[in-house]
Order: sequence, then C-alpha cells, then structure tokens
Amino acid sequence: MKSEPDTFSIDDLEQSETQFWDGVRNYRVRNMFRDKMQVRDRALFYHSSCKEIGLAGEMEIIKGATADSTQFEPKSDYYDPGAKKDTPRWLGPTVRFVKKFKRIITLPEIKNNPNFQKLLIVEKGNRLSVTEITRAEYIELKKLI
DNA sequence: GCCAACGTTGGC
DNA sequence: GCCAACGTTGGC
Repeated sequence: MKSEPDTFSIDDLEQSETQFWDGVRNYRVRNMFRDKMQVRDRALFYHSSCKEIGLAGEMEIIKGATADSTQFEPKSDYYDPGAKKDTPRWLGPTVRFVKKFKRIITLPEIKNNPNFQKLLIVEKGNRLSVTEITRAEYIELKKLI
C-alpha cells in the first residue's frame, strides 16, 4: 500500500497507531478494498515519490472498507462532487501499525530480484496505489531485510 | 524537471 | 460506445 511519506509515512502511522486509508480514487483499488481485503490481513507500507523508494514497514488491516469521508469534504483534495452520502463512491480500510523495517527494502533491489518479477510494483506503468501480493511473496519480501 | 504510461473526459 | 485529447502519476 503506497503513500508519499511527505503526506503520510510509516513514522506517522507509528505515531497514530491506527489510520483510515483515505484518498484512494481508483475503482480497481476500491473494489479490491471492498471485495478482497480482509480484517487481519497484513499489508506492506510502500514509500513513493521520495528519496528512498520502497517498503518501509508492515501493517494489519483492522477494519474493512467503509466510506472515505474526504469525498464529501469540499475543501479536501480528495473531494468528489459526484459522491452522495447514501451511496458513497470511495471506500477505504483502516490499518494498524505493526512494525517499521530496520531499513527500507528498496524498489531497485525488488526489481533486480528474480523472485519478484511478477509483482505489480515491478511492472512498468503500474498505476495502482494498492496491489495484491501472495503470502509467499510477502514472506520472501520480508527475507530481504 | 522530464516523460512514459495510464485513467478520465467529453464530443461525436 | 468510441477514441482523441487531456491530466495525473511516479520513477528516474
């Protein structure tokens, strides 16, 4: 799950402990939140558009998809005038801090590792801010630390 | 700051 | 419903 650390980082999550994952405005990701993500799933926190791009830590999903309130807030960057209160268009899960990795697992080292060629974050042109990985990939990724 | 690649928009 | 044009994203 990707976030720009200037906006929200693994350190911010450690501080707040839990966080509603707002601002996702992509239908595929919304559907993934709604249909596939489960409470107690683990997730990796990815820092994007920053100095050291890569996996920064680990989270747990503690609540399934619910309405993202920023879609109703005209002052929010994420405001969506087409979203109606009774039929919210955008959803998000709630996550809990699990751990910050001792170091960033960088995107280049993931890209250079033959085990991870199937990961969407390795694929050129991927535009999903949240992508699914398998249990096996998750275990292998954590071995890189 | 560049730019490839994508998602969205809107005219037809 | 198509698709060109546009805006956005995000790694580099």
